[in-house]
Amino acid sequence: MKLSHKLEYACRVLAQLARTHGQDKLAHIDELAEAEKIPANYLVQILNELRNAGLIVSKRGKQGGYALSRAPARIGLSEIVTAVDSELLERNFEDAGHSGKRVAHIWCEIGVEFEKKISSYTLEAFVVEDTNDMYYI
Amino acid sequence: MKLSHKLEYACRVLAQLARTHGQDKLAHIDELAEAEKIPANYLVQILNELRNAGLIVSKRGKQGGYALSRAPARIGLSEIVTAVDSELLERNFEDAGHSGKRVAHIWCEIGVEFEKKISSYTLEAFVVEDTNDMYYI
DNA sequence: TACTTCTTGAGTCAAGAGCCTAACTTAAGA
DNA sequence: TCTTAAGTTAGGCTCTTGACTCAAGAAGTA
Repeated sequence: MKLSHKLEYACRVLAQLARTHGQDKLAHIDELAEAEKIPANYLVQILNELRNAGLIVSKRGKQGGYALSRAPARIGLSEIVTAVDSELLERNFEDAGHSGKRVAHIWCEIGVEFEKKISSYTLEAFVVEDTNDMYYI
Repeated sequence: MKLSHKLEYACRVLAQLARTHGQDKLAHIDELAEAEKIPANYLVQILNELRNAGLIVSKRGKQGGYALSRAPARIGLSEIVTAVDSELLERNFEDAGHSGKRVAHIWCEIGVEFEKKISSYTLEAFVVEDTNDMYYI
């Protein structure tokens, strides 16, 4: 399962926004790009798509910036995927040849399971402190 | 979840080979291409990869052709995927920026589940007569 | 030998991902 | 009101990759 850079970037930048959620300070593009190592010019496009999808809000002018539109726990991972790379959740299989129908059916089953798994996460999962990692030592 | 044409073709052509498995007649490229509506010149490459992966066997010359190397029930779907589009089972997520590690971890969990689901099928599933469809009427 | 079928490697083509540039709009604050 | 710091938008560039296509070659059979 290979992800597009765009989707990885979107997850990371949203996780970063989730960290400062609740504070009334807005995050700037440059800060976000730096914090998550994302090309700033590309990040602009991604933030646009996230805003159009209603996941984040933005403000222009001095003291402008970006913030989540709601609490991390209320932003589903499937919403993020749909916003920037909806292809990942599509299930369009060609029904051609003798075996087309049957093959498409099986892959649909797999796709449904895949979507279920993705839908089980929210943005909160990306920001929880992973205490388990502390016990490594 | 979008599949490459190559993987869809591979599933279909293997399903077709599975149907005639047990008979001692070998299938020709042109027949397979026609039966499953796959460009013959492209199918050649796919069959090559399937042969290199040990899923099918081939014979040259007159009365040459292709057949499965073993029973459909013993050919796993994950083997098929690995043979023609192994990227689909890879889990290489970039660990960059503040959130890279956590994001990669979540997607790894999803990927593991995805692979499990795929591993639960064998080629037999692609060839079973779907009697349920009969009750639609 | 002649014919058939698979084998191999190279070449083409269009689409898309990823990224950049530049002009534009909005808002805060001196 | 003027300046400046932000976000907004449209367009274009480049490189990779998927999806084929083609043609010469090798191997087996009659």
